Amino acid sequence: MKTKDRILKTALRQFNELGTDQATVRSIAEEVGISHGNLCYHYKNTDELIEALYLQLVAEISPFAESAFRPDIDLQEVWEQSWLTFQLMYRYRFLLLDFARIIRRIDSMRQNFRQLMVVRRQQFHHGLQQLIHRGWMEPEPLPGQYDHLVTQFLIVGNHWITESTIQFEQEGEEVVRYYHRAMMALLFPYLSEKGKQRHKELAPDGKSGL
Amino acid sequence: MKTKDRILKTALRQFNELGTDQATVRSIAEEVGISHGNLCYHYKNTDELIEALYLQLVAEISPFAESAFRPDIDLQEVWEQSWLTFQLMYRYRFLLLDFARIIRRIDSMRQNFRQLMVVRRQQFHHGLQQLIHRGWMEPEPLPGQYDHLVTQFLIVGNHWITESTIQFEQEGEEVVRYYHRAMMALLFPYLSEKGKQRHKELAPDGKSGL
DNA sequence: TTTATTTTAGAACAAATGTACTAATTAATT
DNA sequence: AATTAATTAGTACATTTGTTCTAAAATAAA
Repeated sequence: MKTKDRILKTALRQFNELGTDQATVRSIAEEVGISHGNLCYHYKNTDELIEALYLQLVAEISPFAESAFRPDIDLQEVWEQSWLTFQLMYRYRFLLLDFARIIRRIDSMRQNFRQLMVVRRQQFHHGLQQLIHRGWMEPEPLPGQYDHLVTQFLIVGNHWITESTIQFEQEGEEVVRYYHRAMMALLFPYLSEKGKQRHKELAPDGKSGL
Repeated sequence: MKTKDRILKTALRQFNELGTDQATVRSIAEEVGISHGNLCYHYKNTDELIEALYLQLVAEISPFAESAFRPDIDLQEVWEQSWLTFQLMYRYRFLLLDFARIIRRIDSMRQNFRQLMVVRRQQFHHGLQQLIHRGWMEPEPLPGQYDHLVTQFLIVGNHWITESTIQFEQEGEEVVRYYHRAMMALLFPYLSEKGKQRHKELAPDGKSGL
């Protein structure tokens, strides 16, 4: 495995476990087993590491997001794609944990992310239109309501990880599932009868709490 | 004005404008016009300043939250109380901006906040019950759905400020109103006819975007 | 083999920051 | 007035962290 990859892998681990404050070029270099001078040769500082990992995440996540444009979109597919997205985000959870601070600091990331969000909004809206067209969802009950819905999706999608850490000590897949369900529940009241039926199959009740 | 109060006031301003990273005991002391040695006599470090401001916010916000227990609760009141809460949070926005990192660092705040959230959840649930009882909302359409709704409320309520900074350059009341509407829209699909009527009065359409 | 390029280790430096300490000054109390 | 307590300014120190630099070692190219 190339040095650059070993560095990224270790950086991801330390960022997730220690946070971007505690993990330093020195601590990462030590774990990789190289000098910090060497690490700085590959990545000048922690910000460059963060940005590299951010680009990795975006690259991995894009295919899922684009599935919203599939013409034969199915509610189950939406469910599964978003579930995979949640799991992926969890692997890069340090990024979403103090995203605001990172974004404030790193200009290139801020610009990149804001552009991405414009696209993501469109994808959400388009996905909703598709679901309506396929009879999974009812049309908008009030002008602007689906725009709010997209905003709600974005907030929950961007911040569920942060919320989980400020709420619970717990970690792991249980937590991911809990918040994924909470997000999918945003959709429920707008589903058609057919959609509600499918929703109930996908989210069998029982342990909905944590 | 007492020195301690002058310090807190300036600290709040600098935290909001520069972030908790850039604002230091020295920079705050300088603006107040005292030595940083003196500031450390009152507040040992920035964490103590942060905690003091946090307790201030909690104290100011509690009355609003408790209005959920008023027996004659009205939808309009919910709207107005939450609006005041949003404005208050915005005045302490630095806190909510990197809450996760602060909470991770300061034990006492973490414990305090988690207890608070348990109470807040109960208040939300109780408020929903009241709204149903008063005929503003329909009963739960699916077991666990209102629990998800509370989770959604908490996420949007805790993270709308962070979301606003990663999305937009803009600041000010416009943004606060935008996200307040997005949060209140969470309620809409569960309202009774009477409730929906009132909701439309409270949120006249027009410029729902930003 | 020789030469050039890339990679690595380690030292050194500068800046920032929390923290502690001393002494002076002010305010309060007896 | 005398004494005690509270407040303030200023200095100094230790630590951390990013950053730079040099020289050695490894690798690739000629």
